[in-house]
Amino acid sequence: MELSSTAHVILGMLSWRPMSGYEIKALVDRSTRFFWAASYGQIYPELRKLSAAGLIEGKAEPRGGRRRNVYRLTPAGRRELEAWLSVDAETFELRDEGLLKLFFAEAGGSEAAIKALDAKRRDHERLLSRLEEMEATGRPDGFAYQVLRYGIECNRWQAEWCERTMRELEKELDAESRRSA
Amino acid sequence: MELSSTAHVILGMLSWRPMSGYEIKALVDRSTRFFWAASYGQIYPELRKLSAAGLIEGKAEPRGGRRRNVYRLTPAGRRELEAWLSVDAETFELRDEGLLKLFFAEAGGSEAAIKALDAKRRDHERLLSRLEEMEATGRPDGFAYQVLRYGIECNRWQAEWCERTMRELEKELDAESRRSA
DNA sequence: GGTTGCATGTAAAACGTTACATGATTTT
DNA sequence: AAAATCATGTAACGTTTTACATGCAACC
Repeated sequence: MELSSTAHVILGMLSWRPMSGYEIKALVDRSTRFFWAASYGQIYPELRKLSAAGLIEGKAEPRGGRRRNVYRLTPAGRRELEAWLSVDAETFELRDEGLLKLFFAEAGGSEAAIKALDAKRRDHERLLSRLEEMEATGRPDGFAYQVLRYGIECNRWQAEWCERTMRELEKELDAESRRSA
Repeated sequence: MELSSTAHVILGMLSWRPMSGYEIKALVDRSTRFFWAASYGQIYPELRKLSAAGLIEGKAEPRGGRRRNVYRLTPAGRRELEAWLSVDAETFELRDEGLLKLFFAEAGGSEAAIKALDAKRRDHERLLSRLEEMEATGRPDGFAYQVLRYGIECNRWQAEWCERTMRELEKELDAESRRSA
Protein backbone atom coordinates (compact mmCIF):
# COMPACT_ATOMS: atom_id res chain seq x y z
CA MET A 1 0.00 0.00 0.00
CA GLU A 2 1.32 3.38 -1.08
CA LEU A 3 1.22 6.02 1.62
CA SER A 4 0.63 9.65 0.82
CA SER A 5 3.23 12.14 1.90
CA THR A 6 0.87 13.59 4.47
CA ALA A 7 0.46 10.14 6.04
CA HIS A 8 4.06 10.34 7.18
CA VAL A 9 3.46 13.64 8.92
CA ILE A 10 0.79 11.91 10.96
CA LEU A 11 2.98 8.89 11.70
CA GLY A 12 5.79 11.22 12.69
CA MET A 13 3.65 13.30 15.01
CA LEU A 14 2.26 10.16 16.64
CA SER A 15 5.81 8.85 17.13
CA TRP A 16 6.21 11.67 19.65
CA ARG A 17 3.03 10.97 21.57
CA PRO A 18 -0.60 9.90 21.09
CA MET A 19 -2.74 12.71 19.71
CA SER A 20 -6.14 13.60 18.30
CA GLY A 21 -6.61 14.86 14.74
CA TYR A 22 -7.24 18.31 16.10
CA GLU A 23 -3.98 18.28 18.02
CA ILE A 24 -2.06 17.05 14.98
CA LYS A 25 -3.45 19.91 12.93
CA ALA A 26 -2.56 22.44 15.64
CA LEU A 27 0.97 21.04 15.93
CA VAL A 28 1.48 21.06 12.17
CA ASP A 29 0.43 24.71 12.10
CA ARG A 30 2.95 25.55 14.78
CA SER A 31 5.85 23.53 13.40
CA THR A 32 5.97 22.03 9.90
CA ARG A 33 3.57 24.48 8.29
CA PHE A 34 6.25 26.68 6.73
CA PHE A 35 7.61 23.76 4.72
CA TRP A 36 4.82 21.17 4.90
CA ALA A 37 1.17 22.13 5.44
CA ALA A 38 -1.83 19.88 6.06
CA SER A 39 -5.54 20.65 6.31
CA TYR A 40 -8.40 18.92 8.17
CA GLY A 41 -9.60 17.70 4.81
CA GLN A 42 -6.43 15.64 4.59
CA ILE A 43 -5.86 14.74 8.22
CA TYR A 44 -9.19 13.20 9.21
CA PRO A 45 -9.58 10.96 6.15
CA GLU A 46 -5.93 9.96 6.45
CA LEU A 47 -6.36 8.96 10.10
CA ARG A 48 -9.08 6.56 9.00
CA LYS A 49 -6.95 5.07 6.26
CA LEU A 50 -3.94 4.62 8.52
CA SER A 51 -6.18 3.07 11.13
CA ALA A 52 -7.70 0.68 8.58
CA ALA A 53 -4.17 -0.24 7.47
CA GLY A 54 -3.19 -1.05 11.04
CA LEU A 55 -0.46 1.58 11.22
CA ILE A 56 -2.20 3.57 13.93
CA GLU A 57 -4.87 2.81 16.53
CA GLY A 58 -7.64 5.15 17.64
CA LYS A 59 -9.38 5.23 20.98
CA ALA A 60 -12.32 7.37 22.09
CA GLU A 61 -11.16 9.60 24.92
CA PRO A 62 -13.83 12.23 25.45
CA ARG A 63 -13.00 15.33 27.48
CA GLY A 64 -16.18 16.09 29.36
CA GLY A 65 -19.07 15.91 26.91
CA ARG A 66 -16.72 16.58 23.99
CA ARG A 67 -16.00 13.55 21.93
CA ARG A 68 -12.36 13.06 21.08
CA ASN A 69 -10.37 10.32 19.31
CA VAL A 70 -6.80 9.84 20.32
CA TYR A 71 -4.54 7.87 18.00
CA ARG A 72 -1.28 6.14 18.70
CA LEU A 73 1.34 4.43 16.57
CA THR A 74 1.26 0.63 16.29
CA PRO A 75 4.49 -1.37 15.90
CA ALA A 76 3.70 -1.67 12.19
CA GLY A 77 3.27 2.09 12.04
CA ARG A 78 6.64 2.66 13.65
CA ARG A 79 8.26 0.28 11.18
CA GLU A 80 6.63 2.19 8.31
CA LEU A 81 7.96 5.47 9.70
CA GLU A 82 11.45 4.05 9.99
CA ALA A 83 11.28 2.62 6.48
CA TRP A 84 10.25 6.06 5.16
CA LEU A 85 13.13 7.70 7.02
CA SER A 86 15.60 5.26 5.50
CA VAL A 87 14.94 6.26 1.88
CA ASP A 88 15.89 9.58 0.30
CA ALA A 89 13.27 12.28 -0.01
CA GLU A 90 11.61 12.83 -3.37
CA THR A 91 9.46 15.88 -3.01
CA PHE A 92 10.85 19.36 -3.12
CA GLU A 93 8.44 21.91 -4.47
CA LEU A 94 8.45 25.66 -4.36
CA ARG A 95 5.78 28.08 -5.59
CA ASP A 96 6.91 31.62 -5.14
CA GLU A 97 4.58 34.12 -6.77
CA GLY A 98 6.75 37.04 -5.64
CA LEU A 99 9.70 35.66 -7.58
CA LEU A 100 7.39 35.20 -10.56
CA LYS A 101 6.43 38.87 -10.41
CA LEU A 102 10.06 39.88 -10.30
CA PHE A 103 10.75 37.53 -13.20
CA PHE A 104 8.19 39.30 -15.39
CA ALA A 105 8.62 42.77 -13.90
CA GLU A 106 9.87 44.27 -17.18
CA ALA A 107 6.24 44.59 -18.22
CA GLY A 108 5.58 46.91 -15.29
CA GLY A 109 8.78 48.93 -15.29
CA SER A 110 11.44 49.11 -12.61
CA GLU A 111 8.88 50.11 -9.98
CA ALA A 112 7.22 46.71 -10.44
CA ALA A 113 10.52 44.99 -9.66
CA ILE A 114 11.14 47.12 -6.58
CA LYS A 115 7.57 46.52 -5.43
CA ALA A 116 7.86 42.75 -5.87
CA LEU A 117 11.15 42.66 -3.96
CA ASP A 118 9.76 44.80 -1.18
CA ALA A 119 6.64 42.66 -0.79
CA LYS A 120 8.69 39.48 -0.78
CA ARG A 121 11.05 40.94 1.81
CA ARG A 122 8.11 41.82 4.04
CA ASP A 123 6.67 38.30 3.68
CA HIS A 124 9.93 36.70 4.76
CA GLU A 125 10.29 39.12 7.63
CA ARG A 126 6.76 38.40 8.81
CA LEU A 127 7.42 34.65 8.80
CA LEU A 128 10.82 35.22 10.40
CA SER A 129 9.17 37.04 13.30
CA ARG A 130 6.73 34.22 13.85
CA LEU A 131 9.50 31.63 13.81
CA GLU A 132 11.67 33.66 16.16
CA GLU A 133 8.75 33.99 18.51
CA MET A 134 8.29 30.22 18.40
CA GLU A 135 11.93 29.77 19.31
CA ALA A 136 11.61 32.20 22.20
CA THR A 137 8.40 30.81 23.67
CA GLY A 138 9.11 27.10 23.56
CA ARG A 139 11.93 25.66 21.60
CA PRO A 140 11.21 22.19 20.22
CA ASP A 141 13.22 19.11 21.14
CA GLY A 142 15.73 17.31 19.03
CA PHE A 143 15.96 17.66 15.28
CA ALA A 144 12.77 19.69 15.13
CA TYR A 145 14.87 22.45 16.60
CA GLN A 146 17.36 22.26 13.72
CA VAL A 147 14.42 22.60 11.36
CA LEU A 148 13.17 25.66 13.20
CA ARG A 149 16.67 27.14 12.98
CA TYR A 150 16.62 26.42 9.26
CA GLY A 151 13.36 28.32 8.94
CA ILE A 152 14.75 31.28 10.82
CA GLU A 153 18.07 31.43 9.01
CA CYS A 154 16.67 30.75 5.57
CA ASN A 155 13.96 33.39 5.84
CA ARG A 156 16.48 35.87 7.17
CA TRP A 157 18.71 35.09 4.21
CA GLN A 158 15.85 35.57 1.79
CA ALA A 159 14.76 38.85 3.36
CA GLU A 160 18.35 40.09 3.15
CA TRP A 161 18.65 38.98 -0.46
CA CYS A 162 15.56 41.02 -1.31
CA GLU A 163 16.95 44.07 0.45
CA ARG A 164 20.33 43.73 -1.18
CA THR A 165 18.88 43.23 -4.67
CA MET A 166 16.48 46.11 -4.16
CA ARG A 167 19.36 48.42 -3.27
CA GLU A 168 21.26 47.32 -6.37
CA LEU A 169 18.28 48.00 -8.60
CA GLU A 170 17.73 51.39 -7.01
CA LYS A 171 21.35 52.27 -7.55
CA GLU A 172 21.09 51.31 -11.23
CA LEU A 173 17.91 53.32 -11.58
CA ASP A 174 19.59 56.28 -10.00
CA ALA A 175 22.58 56.06 -12.30
CA GLU A 176 20.24 55.84 -15.25
CA SER A 177 18.23 58.88 -14.30
CA ARG A 178 21.43 60.87 -13.72
CA ARG A 179 22.66 59.91 -17.16
CA SER A 180 19.45 61.11 -18.79
CA ALA A 181 19.32 64.30 -16.70
CA MET B 1 -12.95 36.55 -14.34
CA GLU B 2 -10.45 35.04 -11.94
CA LEU B 3 -7.19 33.99 -13.55
CA SER B 4 -5.23 31.03 -12.29
CA SER B 5 -1.68 31.63 -11.19
CA THR B 6 -0.37 29.67 -14.16
CA ALA B 7 -2.28 31.99 -16.50
CA HIS B 8 0.09 34.75 -15.49
CA VAL B 9 3.12 32.68 -16.39
CA ILE B 10 1.71 32.42 -19.89
CA LEU B 11 0.88 36.12 -20.10
CA GLY B 12 4.37 36.91 -18.84
CA MET B 13 6.10 34.66 -21.34
CA LEU B 14 4.05 36.11 -24.17
CA SER B 15 4.95 39.62 -23.04
CA TRP B 16 8.48 38.76 -24.19
CA ARG B 17 7.53 37.46 -27.58
CA PRO B 18 4.86 35.39 -29.36
CA MET B 19 5.22 31.68 -28.67
CA SER B 20 3.60 28.29 -29.06
CA GLY B 21 2.46 26.22 -26.09
CA TYR B 22 5.39 23.91 -26.66
CA GLU B 23 7.84 26.80 -26.52
CA ILE B 24 6.23 28.16 -23.35
CA LYS B 25 6.62 24.78 -21.68
CA ALA B 26 10.27 24.52 -22.78
CA LEU B 27 10.99 28.03 -21.52
CA VAL B 28 9.29 27.37 -18.19
CA ASP B 29 11.42 24.26 -17.77
CA ARG B 30 14.57 26.28 -18.39
CA SER B 31 13.69 29.26 -16.25
CA THR B 32 10.85 29.38 -13.73
CA ARG B 33 10.67 25.67 -13.06
CA PHE B 34 12.68 25.77 -9.83
CA PHE B 35 10.12 28.08 -8.22
CA TRP B 36 7.09 27.78 -10.50
CA ALA B 37 6.43 24.67 -12.60
CA ALA B 38 3.79 24.12 -15.27
CA SER B 39 2.79 21.02 -17.24
CA TYR B 40 1.20 20.57 -20.66
CA GLY B 41 -1.96 19.60 -18.84
CA GLN B 42 -2.14 23.14 -17.53
CA ILE B 43 -0.66 25.08 -20.42
CA TYR B 44 -2.78 23.93 -23.35
CA PRO B 45 -6.17 24.27 -21.62
CA GLU B 46 -5.07 27.62 -20.21
CA LEU B 47 -4.10 28.90 -23.67
CA ARG B 48 -7.65 28.20 -24.80
CA LYS B 49 -9.20 29.95 -21.83
CA LEU B 50 -6.99 33.01 -22.20
CA SER B 51 -7.78 33.07 -25.91
CA ALA B 52 -11.52 32.83 -25.21
CA ALA B 53 -11.17 35.67 -22.69
CA GLY B 54 -9.46 37.83 -25.30
CA LEU B 55 -6.22 38.18 -23.35
CA ILE B 56 -4.18 36.38 -25.97
CA GLU B 57 -4.59 35.62 -29.65
CA GLY B 58 -3.58 32.43 -31.43
CA LYS B 59 -2.57 32.04 -35.03
CA ALA B 60 -1.78 28.85 -36.94
CA GLU B 61 1.83 29.02 -38.05
CA PRO B 62 2.81 25.56 -39.23
CA ARG B 63 6.49 24.74 -39.68
CA GLY B 64 6.59 22.47 -42.68
CA GLY B 65 3.87 19.88 -42.23
CA ARG B 66 3.92 20.31 -38.48
CA ARG B 67 0.96 22.23 -37.17
CA ARG B 68 1.81 24.93 -34.71
CA ASN B 69 -0.19 27.63 -32.93
CA VAL B 70 1.61 30.77 -31.99
CA TYR B 71 0.00 33.03 -29.42
CA ARG B 72 0.58 36.68 -28.71
CA LEU B 73 -0.59 39.08 -26.04
CA THR B 74 -3.53 41.38 -26.82
CA PRO B 75 -3.71 44.88 -25.33
CA ALA B 76 -6.20 43.50 -22.77
CA GLY B 77 -3.73 40.75 -21.93
CA ARG B 78 -0.97 43.26 -21.35
CA ARG B 79 -3.23 45.29 -19.10
CA GLU B 80 -4.08 42.15 -17.13
CA LEU B 81 -0.38 41.35 -16.73
CA GLU B 82 0.33 44.88 -15.53
CA ALA B 83 -2.59 44.73 -13.11
CA TRP B 84 -1.26 41.45 -11.70
CA LEU B 85 2.21 42.96 -11.29
CA SER B 86 0.76 45.91 -9.40
CA VAL B 87 -0.71 43.85 -6.55
CA ASP B 88 1.31 42.01 -3.93
CA ALA B 89 1.93 38.28 -4.36
CA GLU B 90 -0.18 35.87 -2.34
CA THR B 91 1.25 32.44 -2.99
CA PHE B 92 4.35 31.21 -1.28
CA GLU B 93 4.37 27.47 -0.79
CA LEU B 94 7.13 25.11 0.09
CA ARG B 95 7.01 21.31 0.30
CA ASP B 96 10.31 19.96 1.47
CA GLU B 97 10.20 16.26 2.25
CA GLY B 98 13.87 16.26 3.24
CA LEU B 99 13.20 18.78 5.97
CA LEU B 100 10.27 16.63 7.07
CA LYS B 101 12.56 13.62 7.41
CA LEU B 102 15.00 15.65 9.48
CA PHE B 103 12.09 16.89 11.58
CA PHE B 104 11.07 13.35 12.49
CA ALA B 105 14.54 11.82 12.42
CA GLU B 106 14.47 10.94 16.12
CA ALA B 107 12.51 7.81 15.19
CA GLY B 108 15.44 6.60 13.06
CA GLY B 109 18.34 7.64 15.26
CA SER B 110 21.07 10.15 14.48
CA GLU B 111 22.01 8.31 11.29
CA ALA B 112 18.57 9.16 9.91
CA ALA B 113 19.23 12.85 10.54
CA ILE B 114 22.65 12.74 8.91
CA LYS B 115 21.21 10.85 5.97
CA ALA B 116 18.38 13.36 5.49
CA LEU B 117 20.81 16.27 5.61
CA ASP B 118 23.18 14.61 3.20
CA ALA B 119 20.43 13.83 0.69
CA LYS B 120 19.07 17.36 0.92
CA ARG B 121 22.54 18.81 0.43
CA ARG B 122 23.02 16.70 -2.69
CA ASP B 123 19.63 17.82 -4.06
CA HIS B 124 20.51 21.48 -3.65
CA GLU B 125 23.93 20.94 -5.18
CA ARG B 126 22.42 19.17 -8.17
CA LEU B 127 20.02 22.04 -8.78
CA LEU B 128 22.80 24.54 -8.16
CA SER B 129 24.89 22.94 -10.90
CA ARG B 130 22.03 23.15 -13.36
CA LEU B 131 21.39 26.80 -12.55
CA GLU B 132 25.08 27.67 -12.78
CA GLU B 133 25.22 25.98 -16.14
CA MET B 134 22.24 28.04 -17.26
CA GLU B 135 24.04 31.19 -16.21
CA ALA B 136 27.16 30.15 -18.10
CA THR B 137 25.46 29.11 -21.35
CA GLY B 138 23.06 32.00 -21.84
CA ARG B 139 22.26 34.44 -19.12
CA PRO B 140 18.70 35.77 -19.30
CA ASP B 141 17.86 39.44 -19.80
CA GLY B 142 16.58 41.84 -17.23
CA PHE B 143 14.98 40.80 -13.99
CA ALA B 144 14.93 37.15 -15.00
CA TYR B 145 18.66 37.28 -14.37
CA GLN B 146 18.13 38.46 -10.80
CA VAL B 147 15.82 35.50 -10.32
CA LEU B 148 18.43 33.11 -11.68
CA ARG B 149 20.97 34.64 -9.28
CA TYR B 150 18.47 34.10 -6.49
CA GLY B 151 18.19 30.43 -7.42
CA ILE B 152 21.95 30.02 -7.46
CA GLU B 153 22.64 31.85 -4.23
CA CYS B 154 19.70 30.38 -2.34
CA ASN B 155 20.52 26.81 -3.30
CA ARG B 156 24.14 27.37 -2.41
CA TRP B 157 23.05 28.73 0.97
CA GLN B 158 20.83 25.71 1.55
CA ALA B 159 23.53 23.23 0.58
CA GLU B 160 25.93 24.98 2.93
CA TRP B 161 23.38 24.97 5.73
CA CYS B 162 23.02 21.21 5.34
CA GLU B 163 26.76 20.71 5.44
CA ARG B 164 27.20 22.96 8.44
CA THR B 165 24.35 21.33 10.38
CA MET B 166 25.61 17.87 9.47
CA ARG B 167 29.05 18.72 10.85
CA GLU B 168 27.49 20.00 14.06
CA LEU B 169 25.47 16.83 14.50
CA GLU B 170 28.51 14.66 13.80
CA LYS B 171 30.50 16.58 16.38
CA GLU B 172 27.77 16.04 18.97
CA LEU B 173 27.57 12.36 18.11
CA ASP B 174 31.31 12.09 18.46
CA ALA B 175 31.31 13.79 21.85
CA GLU B 176 28.56 11.46 22.97
CA SER B 177 30.35 8.31 21.92
CA ARG B 178 33.55 9.50 23.61
CA ARG B 179 31.61 10.09 26.84
CA SER B 180 30.17 6.58 26.77
CA ALA B 181 33.52 4.98 25.82
C1' DG C 1 -25.61 35.51 25.98
C1' DG C 2 -21.87 35.87 22.74
C1' DT C 3 -17.29 34.77 21.41
C1' DT C 4 -13.53 31.83 21.33
C1' DG C 5 -11.53 27.35 21.44
C1' DC C 6 -11.99 22.27 21.24
C1' DA C 7 -13.36 18.65 18.21
C1' DT C 8 -14.86 15.95 14.07
C1' DG C 9 -16.03 15.51 9.73
C1' DT C 10 -17.57 15.97 4.49
C1' DA C 11 -18.57 17.77 -0.22
C1' DA C 12 -17.33 20.43 -3.91
C1' DA C 13 -14.14 22.65 -6.32
C1' DA C 14 -9.67 23.69 -7.80
C1' DC C 15 -5.32 22.38 -8.89
C1' DG C 16 -1.76 19.66 -10.80
C1' DT C 17 0.74 15.51 -12.58
C1' DT C 18 1.11 11.50 -15.37
C1' DA C 19 0.35 8.79 -18.91
C1' DC C 20 -1.26 8.22 -23.14
C1' DA C 21 -2.41 9.18 -28.12
C1' DT C 22 -1.14 11.13 -32.43
C1' DG C 23 1.76 12.54 -36.01
C1' DA C 24 5.50 15.26 -38.53
C1' DT C 25 10.48 16.36 -38.93
C1' DT C 26 15.29 16.21 -37.99
C1' DT C 27 19.28 13.95 -36.56
C1' DT C 28 22.13 9.94 -35.97
C1' DA D 1 15.83 2.84 -39.86
C1' DA D 2 15.65 4.35 -35.32
C1' DA D 3 15.75 7.85 -32.03
C1' DA D 4 15.14 12.39 -30.65
C1' DT D 5 12.66 16.56 -31.03
C1' DC D 6 8.75 19.37 -32.36
C1' DA D 7 3.95 19.84 -31.53
C1' DT D 8 -0.81 19.38 -29.62
C1' DG D 9 -3.95 17.63 -26.80
C1' DT D 10 -6.90 14.85 -23.25
C1' DA D 11 -8.40 11.59 -19.61
C1' DA D 12 -7.66 9.70 -15.39
C1' DC D 13 -5.96 10.18 -11.25
C1' DG D 14 -4.46 12.06 -7.03
C1' DT D 15 -3.89 15.94 -4.04
C1' DT D 16 -5.27 20.08 -1.49
C1' DT D 17 -8.04 23.79 -0.24
C1' DT D 18 -12.30 25.86 1.02
C1' DA D 19 -16.44 26.09 2.83
C1' DC D 20 -19.73 24.26 5.38
C1' DA D 21 -22.13 21.62 9.16
C1' DT D 22 -22.35 20.21 13.83
C1' DG D 23 -21.99 20.57 18.75
C1' DC D 24 -19.81 20.99 23.49
C1' DA D 25 -17.27 23.80 26.85
C1' DA D 26 -14.98 27.69 28.79
C1' DC D 27 -14.63 32.41 29.39
C1' DC D 28 -16.10 37.21 29.48
